[in-house]
Amino acid sequence: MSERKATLADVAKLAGVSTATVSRALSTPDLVSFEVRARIQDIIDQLGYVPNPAARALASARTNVIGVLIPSVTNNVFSDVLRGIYSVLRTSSMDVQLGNTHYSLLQEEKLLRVFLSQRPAGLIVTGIDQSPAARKLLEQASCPVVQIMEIDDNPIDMMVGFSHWAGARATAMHLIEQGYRKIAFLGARMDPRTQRRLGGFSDALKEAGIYEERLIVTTPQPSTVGLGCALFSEVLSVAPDVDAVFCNNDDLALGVLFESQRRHIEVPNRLGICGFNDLEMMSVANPPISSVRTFRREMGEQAVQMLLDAIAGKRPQVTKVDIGFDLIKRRSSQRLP
Amino acid sequence: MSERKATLADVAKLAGVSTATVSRALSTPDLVSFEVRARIQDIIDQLGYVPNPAARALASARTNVIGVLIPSVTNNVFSDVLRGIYSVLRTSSMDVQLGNTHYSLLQEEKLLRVFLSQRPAGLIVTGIDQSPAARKLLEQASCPVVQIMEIDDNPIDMMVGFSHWAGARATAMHLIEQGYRKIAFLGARMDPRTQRRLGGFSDALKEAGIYEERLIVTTPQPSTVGLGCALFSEVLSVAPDVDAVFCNNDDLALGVLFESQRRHIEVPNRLGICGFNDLEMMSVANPPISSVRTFRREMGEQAVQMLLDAIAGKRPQVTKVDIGFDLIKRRSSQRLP
DNA sequence: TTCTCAAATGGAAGCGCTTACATTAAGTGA
DNA sequence: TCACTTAATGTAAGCGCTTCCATTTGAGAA
Repeated sequence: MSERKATLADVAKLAGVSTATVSRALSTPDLVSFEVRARIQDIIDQLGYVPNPAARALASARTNVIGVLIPSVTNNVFSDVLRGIYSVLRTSSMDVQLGNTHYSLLQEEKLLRVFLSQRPAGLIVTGIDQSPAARKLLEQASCPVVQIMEIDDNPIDMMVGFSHWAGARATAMHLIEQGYRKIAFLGARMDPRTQRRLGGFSDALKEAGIYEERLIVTTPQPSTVGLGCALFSEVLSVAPDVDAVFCNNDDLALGVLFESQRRHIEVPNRLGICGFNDLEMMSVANPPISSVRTFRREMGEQAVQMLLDAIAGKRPQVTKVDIGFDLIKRRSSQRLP
Repeated sequence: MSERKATLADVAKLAGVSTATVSRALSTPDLVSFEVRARIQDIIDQLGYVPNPAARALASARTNVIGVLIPSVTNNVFSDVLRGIYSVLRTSSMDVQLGNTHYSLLQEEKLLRVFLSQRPAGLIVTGIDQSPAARKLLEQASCPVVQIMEIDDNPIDMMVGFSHWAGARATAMHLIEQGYRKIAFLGARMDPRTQRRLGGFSDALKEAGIYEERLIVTTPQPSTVGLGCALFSEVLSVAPDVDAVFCNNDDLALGVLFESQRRHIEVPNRLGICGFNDLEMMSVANPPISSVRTFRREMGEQAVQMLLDAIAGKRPQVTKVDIGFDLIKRRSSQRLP
């Protein structure tokens, strides 16, 4: 058991064939006759042979690794995406190599260089706001690339995402329809996606002529439920007349709900609340909280599928997928009877 | 730019030294004279040379990869651990290779084989309940191994974790002290750690002579806030006289709180609630929810540190770390004045 | 029968590094 | 001064695969 690991050469010797044949039996089975293939498989099982990925990568100048660059491992949003990625990749022989950019373009660029040096089979990157250098690296990459989470008209290669602007805009319009007029925006972290949500929100309010600067409250801190409480308190002190809050994500929204409960502010009549992402808990909160459902897992799945197709040479696929969103209207924002 | 990637040989030629010297300049700098080292570094920068990890791994028969096996990427608990792992690893030259076991021992074993075939520099595995085959593989592994999340007296190599039994027991005792007598246990997923929490809970209640089978409600489903609502409803229908709930984790606890709010069950007087893990939102819920704080991030950090030390040859370190837990008593379980 | 072609296999040259061993130059103590 | 370290570098043999070229064989075509 603790002997030297079996090599392809060992398999070849025992099977009475050349290493070339064993290699082919593994990677291009139809080039090897049935009997020889069976014999080789027997020996492999018997020896418990596992190919050495480093040797394979070195010899073939490619890997079976898909690099994934996300800004955070703890954010629910990205862990859902990851789950989608893993679920599809499990059925293929690809590995994933995770890179955590910590919301830093510099870090992303650095990781990109590391990843590219390994000649990955494919790359998944988050968002559309890469640094110019990173973008150049990606454009010149010798592997397919999928940008996820967002879409625009300028893909590096492929993309699957949705419009955060439209999601926020739809939500704001819903609040307006419900008769809310003093609508605040609560945003944390303020990454590019958050910024675009703020854009959609502002545009909707401006169209309706009810945009007020003082109702926009943001912070660079990462968002938490507690931060939702704090930001909402801030809004209340600045603008006691606020009658609805659009939260950049569900953690904040839950915080607002908790804070409202504490202050005996009645939701949704006195205060409307909307979140973003539609985490599971939104539907069972009390009252249930409206939110923009996003298809995080699906984005991960699709991204990988596009990558696998591209790697397999099926190029003519669609290269840009708007996966959409779904505004889920729940009691927290239903003021009309 | 899109030319062939620079190799170590290119660097060597330009620097006017042998490849061996360049290699040494990279991995054992103190074996190379200062001037030569500087010259090499210049060329490297100039060329944008990045070593080929596959070649390195093949030639040296080792990698700079730390394999991490966790049961789930979406569970907050593990993403916090991951964050700890990444934060320490960022300062070293190691990479992490994530494996998602999906709470399956078989899957874990399979991934282990894959990982071990890559001769990782170190391995982090979750829990102490590996399959016999997996355990054997780990014992014979030629790299250091850290088990995280739990501790016992039978480590494979090193371990950092805490006693789930003790955490649950302490919580149950706290509820008893507060005068609760009909205390239910809500558990989802029922992985080994959950099982041990149930053990600690049961032991405490039995000691107090108030253990009741009917108050134990579990399900194999993954836990969610909604499931917390559902399980609590189930408890209520079976045992309307329940006066406290120990939830196996915070999602369930939040669900119980929401459900209580809906049913106008007063927390904590009519019903005490405790969770497990102390997610951030527990402290700002309404009322704030008691929970067992666990040091997830710290476990990840420590595990990596132990690994790095072991890899660096610093063996004499402690091999088993009880990182403890902290029962945070909040209003949701404070019935006494 | 001879030619051609496809299928199946083998030979062997790397892929880009690391590292044991050899070599050289420069001390060092007696 | 000389045998003997020690430091700094070079030489070259791999690591375990893949893959480009043969080579062989057995058909079918002409």
